[in-house]
Amino acid sequence: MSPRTLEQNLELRKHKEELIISAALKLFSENGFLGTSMQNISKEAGVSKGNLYNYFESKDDLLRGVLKQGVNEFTVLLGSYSGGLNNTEDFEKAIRGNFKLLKSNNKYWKLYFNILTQPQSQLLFQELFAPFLAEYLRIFESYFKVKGDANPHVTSMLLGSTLDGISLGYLMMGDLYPLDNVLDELIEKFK
Amino acid sequence: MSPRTLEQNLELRKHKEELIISAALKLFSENGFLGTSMQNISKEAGVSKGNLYNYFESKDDLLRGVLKQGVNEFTVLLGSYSGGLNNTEDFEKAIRGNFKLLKSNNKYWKLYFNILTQPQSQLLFQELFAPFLAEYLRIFESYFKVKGDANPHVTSMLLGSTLDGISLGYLMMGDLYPLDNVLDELIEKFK
Amino acid sequence: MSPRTLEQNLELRKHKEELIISAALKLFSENGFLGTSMQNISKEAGVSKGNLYNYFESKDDLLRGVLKQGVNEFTVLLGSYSGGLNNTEDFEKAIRGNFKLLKSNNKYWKLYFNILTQPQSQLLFQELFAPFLAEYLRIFESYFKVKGDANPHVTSMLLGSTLDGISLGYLMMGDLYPLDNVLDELIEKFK
Amino acid sequence: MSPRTLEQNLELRKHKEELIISAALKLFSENGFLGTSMQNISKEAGVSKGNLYNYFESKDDLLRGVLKQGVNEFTVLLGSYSGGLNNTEDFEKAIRGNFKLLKSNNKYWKLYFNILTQPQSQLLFQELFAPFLAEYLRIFESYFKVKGDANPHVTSMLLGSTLDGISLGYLMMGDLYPLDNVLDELIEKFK
DNA sequence: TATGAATGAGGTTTCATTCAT
DNA sequence: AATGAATGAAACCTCATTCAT
Repeated sequence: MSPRTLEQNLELRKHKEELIISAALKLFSENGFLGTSMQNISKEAGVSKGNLYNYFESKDDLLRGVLKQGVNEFTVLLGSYSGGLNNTEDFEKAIRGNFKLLKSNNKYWKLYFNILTQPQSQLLFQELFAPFLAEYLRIFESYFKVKGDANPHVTSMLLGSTLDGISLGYLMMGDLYPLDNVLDELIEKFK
Repeated sequence: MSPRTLEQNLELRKHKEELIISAALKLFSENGFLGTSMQNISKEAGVSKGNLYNYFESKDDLLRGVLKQGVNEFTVLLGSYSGGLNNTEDFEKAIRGNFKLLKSNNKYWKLYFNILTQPQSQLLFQELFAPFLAEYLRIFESYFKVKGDANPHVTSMLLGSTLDGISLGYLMMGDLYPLDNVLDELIEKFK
Repeated sequence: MSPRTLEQNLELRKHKEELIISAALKLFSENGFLGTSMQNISKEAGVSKGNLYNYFESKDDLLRGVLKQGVNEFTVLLGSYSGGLNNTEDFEKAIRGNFKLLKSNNKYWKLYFNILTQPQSQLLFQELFAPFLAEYLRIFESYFKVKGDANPHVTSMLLGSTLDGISLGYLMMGDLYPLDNVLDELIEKFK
Repeated sequence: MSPRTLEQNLELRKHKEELIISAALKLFSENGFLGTSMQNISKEAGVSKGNLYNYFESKDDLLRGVLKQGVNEFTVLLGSYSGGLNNTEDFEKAIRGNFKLLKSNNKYWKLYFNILTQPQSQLLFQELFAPFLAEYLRIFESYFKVKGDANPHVTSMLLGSTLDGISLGYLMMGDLYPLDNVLDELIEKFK
């Protein structure tokens, strides 16, 4: 038997890890973190219960894995604003891009809010998301400052909260939520 | 010799029920609904586990009891706007009143968001809160319509979501959140 | 306030006792002894849970009370044969009378078999029913002896078991069981 | 290093399943279904409580498992009569074979009657036993028809009930019940 | 790496019985 | 005699995790 090369092994490992993460994300978003058992995940992923623990130390660790992966996408989004928002057009694009992400990874953001409002996982939340949220706000703050806003920090907080609220509404109500119209109005008010 | 009078019993029941609800609210808000056991609640309330079930049929029923009580407060708030918001002052008062409530019953609203984002309890959420939220939005919509807003429905949705987002932010961050400044800005933008 | 006389009190007590017994019989027969809670009984009887224990020391004691009452009816039946079965007609009457009783107190006999086949209550069963069953068999044995049967004891055991089996079948199947025809055949075979 | 082979696992599973079923049968027959706890069974089987649920979904499911296994034996018995009962000798053998089974699996048949008279489990009973009982009766009915009996259906019902009654008597009284003599007499009367 | 049997703590709920009044 | 709140043990079941292989 020719042993697999190290590379192949890493490849395989990564692939299965993604499989597990994707199964976990699906179930976490559908049933919440506490409402999902390792059993459920192992079945959904087609991986044995025992083997799950070769990839993630614990259920919490798996949650962390799931959340981290989504953070990456967010990082990419943030990266695209690294030059700052230099005009109304940039601002609008940033806002709309934010919700494109939300739509494309609906499950992830449902989980995000589920975790955010779960008192036990607030440390994890801080650790994983706080830096990005801070950066996000800073970008908007800088935009408002350039625009001559009297209190750019507060305005960016308000905008951030508004984005949270809209996200939450859209995630909970689905297409009953008039997302596009609300975004138009939002942009009108903040641009 | 003689049994407790009906009155005494009702008194006793009401008092103990409030005790249990208050203990449950505390723990639910601190640890989430799923993170709180009936055991925990019984200890916190100083009531035996078995007796809990003389007051509430199930853990779900207890949750419902906890949530209902808070709904009442909300109803009172809504009642105070029954005449509609007739000018900027009314509008501002409504917004600020909303957050006065939030501050005074912090624990309740933490639980509210915990439940809202818990996939399993969405039916319960709809049943208990949907009517009030609809009424709330209607009041704002009517205010915006009078003001001549081109799209009062969308504006009220945007406002509602913004209020949600601010509430969430404030509940999660506590006094780190610059609530008053954000509200000033919000009122400025929507009034 | 004129106090109730002793007699009136006894009357009242007896009446309520019967009320409880009747409620218990209904529920025991419908749900089995173990499948019925004291709570259920108290509700069905319209008597408070605590008060139940003023009439019966325990659930087991209540069961005993229920069973005893039915035994009385049986005693009456047996009494009518005290002169022995002196001819085929008497024999036939005895058999048919047995099932008249069964029909008229269907619930009781369902409970009877429920208890009989419940390993835990076998002592109780022995205590309450064994004497009557022995007497019953003796009456039949004597009938068969007079008739010249070679082994009257065994024949009466066979008959007794047959009656049990038919009773069981009828109680379980209800009117789907061709009781009358089966009895005709039975009498034909044993008379 | 390597996981147990599929075969090993099946072996293990089958063995343990039998162990559990056997422990459950013992306790069910000794204490009744409702009088036996999963705890009890797990101790008797030397298996952890949790593991029980890897083999049977619920206590009801375990009961079903226990009952099914005995049904198999019964099927074998029925199979041996598939050619019908063609003469008195066959008939006698069938009757006696029936009780050989009863003796050899005493515990099972105690449980059988316990279940039969438990109002809650009557659906299960119907599902598991009705087909076999019907088949059983059909075989006897056909025997009586050939013999020229005027009402073979009723006679087979009577016989069936008689067998039930004798079984019950024997199971309750043990060796105090003169089984062999009663069977002789029964055969004499029905052959 | 992979399997799934095994564990044991802990979850919700029920229930016979007692107690205060 | 009467009420129904209160208790605490025990029931069924779930679950994260570990273990044998």
